[in-house]
Amino acid sequence: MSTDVGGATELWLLWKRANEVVRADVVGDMTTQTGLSEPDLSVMVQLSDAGGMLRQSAIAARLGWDRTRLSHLLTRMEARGHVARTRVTNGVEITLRPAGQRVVEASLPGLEASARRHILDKLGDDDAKALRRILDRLLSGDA
Amino acid sequence: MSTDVGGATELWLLWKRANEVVRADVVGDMTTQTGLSEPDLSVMVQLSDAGGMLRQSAIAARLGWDRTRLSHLLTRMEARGHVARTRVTNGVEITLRPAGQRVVEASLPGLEASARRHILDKLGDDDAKALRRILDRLLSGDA
DNA sequence: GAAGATTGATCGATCAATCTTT
DNA sequence: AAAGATTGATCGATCAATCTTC
Repeated sequence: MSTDVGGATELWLLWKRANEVVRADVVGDMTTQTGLSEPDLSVMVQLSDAGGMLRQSAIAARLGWDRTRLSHLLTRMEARGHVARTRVTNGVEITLRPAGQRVVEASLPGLEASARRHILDKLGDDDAKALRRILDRLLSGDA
Repeated sequence: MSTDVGGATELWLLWKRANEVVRADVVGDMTTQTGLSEPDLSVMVQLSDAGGMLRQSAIAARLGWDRTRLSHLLTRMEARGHVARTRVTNGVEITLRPAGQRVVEASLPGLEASARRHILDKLGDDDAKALRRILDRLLSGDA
């Protein structure tokens, strides 16, 4: 009755597990340090990276999210005073407000440290390089 | 004003993105093929693997989940007729019911194929081996 | 009282339907 | 009509508090 789990399935389970653990570690650090949720920070990093302003559709594209999820999230972020919405031709423009800018700048060093500790520090230089290569390969849409 | 994202942060963003994409691909296949949610299948795979019966605490431990999440999920799975709860000494025993057994057996080949397609097939043999090694390393709790 | 499990409340994500602007 | 965005409903996850059994 025992199910013989195949090689690809086993890799999938391992992948999923590693992800949950790493994510829980990093996100745990982040929320205790900044009180910021992970999706909030994802959006604000994109905004900050782009100079503080992006089309909503551009954010969705960069993060690979669907419109609905982003719209709901932005509603909450707007309520927190971190971003502002402005109707423009062909869409909506999202700007990072001062409070948002402050909070993202305060968060980035901690995020860097956390990512280093929970990912980079566990790997040697070779594996770190290999991991980047592998992740890139998994992301290239050739399958 | 543009934020210079450090190396570890960049790796974290890449990791997160790759995960979302791979997960969406595999889970997408799975739900269209079987109508089963991913957490449901996770639990049932563990049960099936263990011969059809496990302590609730053992499932939580194997999956690295907290008790609350598992309890709520089992309530839903029980309602679907896939598992049964039995009070025993020192806890609760979960059994895979015939309907659950059927559905998990029907799902596994598709899961194997999907995991192969979305992960293994995108990597060469070397990278596949490296990925297993890296994931194992990230999971060993030495940090 | 400590470990295992449940409950209820709240928050976030997903799905289907709708609205708006070009 | 098509693309961008919003809304409301439902489902799953998380948090704090509680209950049960040893």
